Amino acid sequence: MDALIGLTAAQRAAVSHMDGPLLVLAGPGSGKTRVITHRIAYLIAQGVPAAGILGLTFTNKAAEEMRNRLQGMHIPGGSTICTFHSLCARLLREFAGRAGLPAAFSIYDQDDQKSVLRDILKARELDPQRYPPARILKHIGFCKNHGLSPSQVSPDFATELPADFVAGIYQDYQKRLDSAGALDFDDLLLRTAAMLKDDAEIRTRLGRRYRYILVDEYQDTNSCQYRIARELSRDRQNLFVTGDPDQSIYGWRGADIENILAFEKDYPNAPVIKLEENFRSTPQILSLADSLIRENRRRKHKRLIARKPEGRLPRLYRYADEHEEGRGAAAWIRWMHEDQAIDYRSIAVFYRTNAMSRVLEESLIRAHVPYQIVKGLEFFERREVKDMLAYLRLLLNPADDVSLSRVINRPVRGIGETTVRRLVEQAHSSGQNLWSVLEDPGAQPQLSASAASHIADFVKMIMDLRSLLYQPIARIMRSVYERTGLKDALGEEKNADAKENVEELIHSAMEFDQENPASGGLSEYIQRIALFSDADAYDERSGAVSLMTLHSAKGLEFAAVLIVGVEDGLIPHSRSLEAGRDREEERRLLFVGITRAERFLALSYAQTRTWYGVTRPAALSPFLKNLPGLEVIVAPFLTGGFGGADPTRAGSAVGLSYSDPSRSELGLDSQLNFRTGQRVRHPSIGAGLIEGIMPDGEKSRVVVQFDSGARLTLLLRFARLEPLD
DNA sequence: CCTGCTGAAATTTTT
DNA sequence: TTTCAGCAGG
Repeated sequence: MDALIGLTAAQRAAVSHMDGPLLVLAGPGSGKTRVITHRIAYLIAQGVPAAGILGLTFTNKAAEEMRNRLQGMHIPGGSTICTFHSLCARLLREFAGRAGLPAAFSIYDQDDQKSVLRDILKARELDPQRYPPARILKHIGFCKNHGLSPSQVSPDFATELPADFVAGIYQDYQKRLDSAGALDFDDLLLRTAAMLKDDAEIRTRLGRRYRYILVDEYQDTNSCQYRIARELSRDRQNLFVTGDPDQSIYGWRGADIENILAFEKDYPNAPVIKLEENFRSTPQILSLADSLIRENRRRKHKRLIARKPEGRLPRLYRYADEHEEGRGAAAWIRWMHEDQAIDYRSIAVFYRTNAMSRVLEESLIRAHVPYQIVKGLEFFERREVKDMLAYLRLLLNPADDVSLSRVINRPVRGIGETTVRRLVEQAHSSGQNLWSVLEDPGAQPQLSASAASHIADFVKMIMDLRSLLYQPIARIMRSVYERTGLKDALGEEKNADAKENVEELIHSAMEFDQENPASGGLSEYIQRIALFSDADAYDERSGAVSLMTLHSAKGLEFAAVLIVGVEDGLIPHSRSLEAGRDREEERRLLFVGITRAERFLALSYAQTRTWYGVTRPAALSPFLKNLPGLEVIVAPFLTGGFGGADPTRAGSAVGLSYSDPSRSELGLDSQLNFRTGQRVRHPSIGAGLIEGIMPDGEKSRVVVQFDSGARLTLLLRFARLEPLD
């Protein structure tokens, strides 16, 4: 049996499991993805029709990878492999009538949600400063994730804002979404869960369709996703879940680690298979990961058994500030690439917050290191792209108030703020959406003649464009681009980028059409974009170093990994220590980062960090304090002020083991200029005396006794020493 | 009704 | 440092 070749006993047991529930507790690097794909192959080999298999993943990227692997194994396609959210979107469209939804519903992302809230605040004449939409959104999301309707909002949790206030806004918010025919991300899950619970016929039908269900990253499912998986598998009980409680990092988004911990309670007879062998990382990396995660109290112990050969000790670098950290990162990458022969594509840098990527970018550019930032949404956040998409959404669903408000006067067409405000007020007071008011001149409030005629033109334009909906997507886009005046408006701008972006968007639509000839057209294209995530942007074939957040790193692996900013306040993040939040989750986040590394691992922190103008002192993350198995390196040429302290004490290894490429032109000749007993000056440490030289070609080192008291061993090649006599 | 300027504020992680 | 809202002037 092909599907069982090359697997360990435990993996084989999981793969060859046929009917009934099964839990696979899979440590990092234990071949979890492999188990899932092989099990799908196995099921098909056993005669299960491919279409009867449903694989649910956390990101589109993971789904895509799984599909590719199956294709590579020559497994017939036809099974459904996607994220929870896209499954829900599909099912809700398929059964829109039964679920009480328009088939062309819009999907609102966070930005859209915020505009709805801003609108509500405006209508209530509340100051958005005092009631930040983002914070209200957090509360509404919390309610939704816990299955609370507006009337059920209790004062227990609404600590920052009064419960009845949140309840009121929540109610308005839901009303607006309803009248706009829109669902937010939470709604997608909620409505699907509700549909499966309440509509026995649909549940039975889907239960018959999806005979075997596999869920990846089960530790990150929230209560809705949990209910969806349960309901879908209710009749046959063929629910196969894999996950690792130690890698649960989405608690803040409503993920409930209990779902995986309680699986054995839900399915008392379900076998549990542990995958503890790690085929990814060196013993050194695993040992660090293990000593880190061991400190968590709320966990089930799981071993990490190394199956890879010995490697280097993970390193911890200390820098003076984030700029030096950035330079150090570039140098470390060059070291990996040039001395350790690691491809750029197999190197990654992780950070806690997206904002930290900027400094890194600067130094990578300077060092000529090719990189990709794994943040795909940026493109879709460009104003011109958003405008295009808003038009397209509006064509599909004219009730979509958020999209309509965005484009009604873009480019400017004489429908000003005052006009829009009057129209919006009219719509709200009559409980309609904006489009219905626009469409029906009789329903409109008092408007100037010019405003009224501009509106009539706009309505006609949208109607005309709507008649193109069945054309290829790229053609619809081009019509929108030209006929709405967006193209002309951009033409006048000096911003050539904007035009290129729109062209790129149109091009991507063309590709989508070619790759998915049988797709649901524009509607499916827009849906896919709405459910796109940052992590989906990772391109493993790019040949560049990958930069991403620790969260996006989940599920990936790299030969060499550098985690920057391992500081108190960042990891754990100070915002994560607010009431009710799980500090252990922050440790798991670091655990996830560390266990992505196959051969080389480095962590770094800076002693000061500047945030939007304010420089603050920083300290090493408490998670790393006193952890064994780390080689601590204070980069001396980068560290201005460590005074007389001798960093060689306390068991730390000191030395420069990497280069700053911007300075490597100093080259080998400079070695000849130095001798023992010579006075030298270091640009940041100051003057000192050479006590010894260890010739070793390019890796020659010098021992320098600095006047400040520090005695350091430096790689001559990079130390930028200047002879003083 | 539109544009451009100014000042202020805000910074976690994401389907 | 960047982004965004509010205001004044055309």
